[in-house]
Amino acid sequence: MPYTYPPDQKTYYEQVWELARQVPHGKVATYGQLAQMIPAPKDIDPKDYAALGSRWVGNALAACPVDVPWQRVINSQGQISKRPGAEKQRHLLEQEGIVFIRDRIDLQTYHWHTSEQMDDPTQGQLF
DNA sequence: CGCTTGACCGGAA
DNA sequence: ATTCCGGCCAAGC
Repeated sequence: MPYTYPPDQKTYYEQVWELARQVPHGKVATYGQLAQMIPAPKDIDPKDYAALGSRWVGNALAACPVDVPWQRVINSQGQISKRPGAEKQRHLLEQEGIVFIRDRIDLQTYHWHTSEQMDDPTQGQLF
């Protein structure tokens, strides 16, 4: 399994933490989403960044300072990535009012998005 | 020094 | 729905 780290790990991690801090209480972001919001490091092929960025975000959160609401970042399936401590994360999110259905949360309801983000075509397309 | 082990994701079969 | 694949590094034992 290929596994890389950003060229300037410290700088990259701080960008991740800064974004994570902006996720509001009761909302969630995904690893891939945060990766997309950070520009690809200069020396990295955009193709490689697209493939690996989400893992870098995960690594950054694994080493985040206490003031980062790490629990609000989950995987693209709307699930908490399997690992020790996963139950704690679920508990924290439930305390924020997020409801889990069969270990999964409804991203349509809880997904955080900024005004910049024009994704989610299923949202707002009526009839 | 040489393994082992990682908070991921989208596309294809 | 499910499994498989590519991405090709570095910290910690």
